[in-house]
Amino acid sequence: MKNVTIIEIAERAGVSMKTVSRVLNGEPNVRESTREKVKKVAAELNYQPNVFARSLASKRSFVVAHFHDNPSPDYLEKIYTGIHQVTRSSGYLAVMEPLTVPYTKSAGEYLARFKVDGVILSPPLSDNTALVEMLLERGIPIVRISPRNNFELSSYAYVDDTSATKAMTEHLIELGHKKIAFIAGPREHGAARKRETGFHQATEAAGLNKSECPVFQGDFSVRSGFDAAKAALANSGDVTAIVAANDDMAVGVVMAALKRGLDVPGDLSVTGFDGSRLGDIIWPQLTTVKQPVEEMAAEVTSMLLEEIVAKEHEKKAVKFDVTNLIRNTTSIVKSPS
Amino acid sequence: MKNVTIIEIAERAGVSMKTVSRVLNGEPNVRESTREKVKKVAAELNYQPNVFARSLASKRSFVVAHFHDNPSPDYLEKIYTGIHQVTRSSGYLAVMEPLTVPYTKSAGEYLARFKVDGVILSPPLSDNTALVEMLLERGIPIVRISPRNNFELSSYAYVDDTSATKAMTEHLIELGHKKIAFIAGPREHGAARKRETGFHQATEAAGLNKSECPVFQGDFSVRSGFDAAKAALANSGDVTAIVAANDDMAVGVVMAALKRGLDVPGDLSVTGFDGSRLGDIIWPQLTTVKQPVEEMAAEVTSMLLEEIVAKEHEKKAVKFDVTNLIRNTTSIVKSPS
DNA sequence: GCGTTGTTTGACAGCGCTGTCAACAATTTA
DNA sequence: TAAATTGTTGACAGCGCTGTCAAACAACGC
Repeated sequence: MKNVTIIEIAERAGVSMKTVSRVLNGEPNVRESTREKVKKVAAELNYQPNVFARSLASKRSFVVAHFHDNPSPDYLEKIYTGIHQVTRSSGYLAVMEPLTVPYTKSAGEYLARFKVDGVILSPPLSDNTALVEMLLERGIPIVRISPRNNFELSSYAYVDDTSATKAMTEHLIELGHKKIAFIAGPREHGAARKRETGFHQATEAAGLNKSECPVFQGDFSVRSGFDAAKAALANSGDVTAIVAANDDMAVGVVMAALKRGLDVPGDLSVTGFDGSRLGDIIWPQLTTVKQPVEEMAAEVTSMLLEEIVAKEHEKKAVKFDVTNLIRNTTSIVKSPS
Repeated sequence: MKNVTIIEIAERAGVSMKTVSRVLNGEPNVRESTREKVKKVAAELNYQPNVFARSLASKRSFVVAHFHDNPSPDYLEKIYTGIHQVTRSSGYLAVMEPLTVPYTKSAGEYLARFKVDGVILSPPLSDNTALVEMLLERGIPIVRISPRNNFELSSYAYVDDTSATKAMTEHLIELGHKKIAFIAGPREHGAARKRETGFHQATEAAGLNKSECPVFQGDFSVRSGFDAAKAALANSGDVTAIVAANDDMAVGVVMAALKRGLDVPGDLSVTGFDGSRLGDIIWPQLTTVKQPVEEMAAEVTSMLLEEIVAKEHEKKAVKFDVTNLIRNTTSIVKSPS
């Protein structure tokens, strides 16, 4: 399993190492005939570059890291799949790194050990200004998924959380619901706040009684949705629908309702946000807003690799469309008994 | 952010580069006083080794990969956490790599690109003889989680799937169940077959009627559990309990029962295997066999790093105990109506 | 024809570290 | 005390690649 080196390719092709290097890295200023000859020899020899030598000499690592602090394996898995699609075909290595609080310290320790060429940030880290600035100061290119602040600092992919939630809430209103509770996500999670805004926009536009549309605090975990739903159903026994700021919490709501002996959607309609695997799995299947998470992750990864290569700085924002997945946890409101 | 090099440490400590290198790598044959002096200087300078230079010179990569092909993000996440605990504190980088069929080809392509010092295999890859042999032939140390064949080929961690499933089935029998269906996992998954064996052992020992204890085929996915349960409940309308070979399928069973209007556990008792997050989440909470997945992953990772360093070949097998988590999907059998 | 530009190429150093091997110091043995 | 053994150290080459810079070459205008 002796490895082929650039030297051998150079000898066989009758050129210098440097020219081989140029061809292999797609650099300009190589005559087309030379380029093809080198490529042919490299292919014949089944050449694989030595990433360490390359990294040592070029000071690039060919590694991109995804920093996250997300409690949902489903979400992570989708992000990883998206990142992976892109890195795999580009010769980059993708590494997933869970960060712990304090994030800047955790990230700093990691970066001290392992050089990375770029970093992908997903919520809630996308909105962590300290972390973003720290990475930028170190000169590490970053891209973000669904950031909600400091938009100018990096390229990013996003969906319109506000209008998506508004549309979903309107769907419930159309079904006749008038007393709708909202379960909010973490305060520091920008997208979560947008979703709350969308909820309020819809209920206000419909002229619903504000006190009959209470908001409960959750933290995006299934458990917090479960607990919030318990509170919502106890304190406001007459809510007929609950909008949760993400799927995990919505699943918690469904479980709480089932435990309470309520029929879903007969007695209580529930909606989520994300389009996570969990919402597919449970019965009844969750009505939710499906985000194209994989596609978003793939897109930001592409942008990141471009930025790494180009060293340029025109930040891009790519908007993705969501799909309202109307499934089995929503139905017309029961006529008041 | 100028990086400190070994040269600077050598100068300040008044020794050669090589001696610094020896100290930093914990090699023997350095006088204790010299060792301490070097360590002190390195700490003062906050030295961080350049992994690429080190890898280039030593032909080690300080990367371990976890190859997997597991449909369950929950399981993966636990494995990653366990691996990570160990690698993080050892200066190694852990990379998760999903393999696709054919595995040996997929793995081969990966290894051609990225050198790894060792590989961790989890089910069902643990049982893939071709893959295991390919890695071994390339001289890559491997460790496995829950392998069911070729035990002598690597160190591994395992639980006793047979007796765990037997015990869980006995629990149902004690509750009075006599007509119990089993939903089997993939045929190529060794542990899944052991679980089926445990099921049969329990039902036979209790003298249950074999034809009333049918086996249905699943593939470890929630969906397959759902489908198998539909078949089980339709074909053998009188089964009062279902033992699933993993949690995801058990959740599918619960969902199928709910959809059918059955009460769980009132009309149907269900048990799983794994102790996955999904089983915690749903209501009723799943009665299951909890495997210490994180601990197992951490243990095999430690063994792997030892093997990498020591280059020795005494294979170890570490057995882990399972816990029978009796929760809310099992209850005494309904008296026949 | 000659200078001027632009394009293509290669010689060479060196990225930061470790392996090899030889030199030397300390210790044990005869 | 000399010889043999063991422990400690450093000089040096080189891992496989890329950056720098200068040389060679081609194309063009006057």
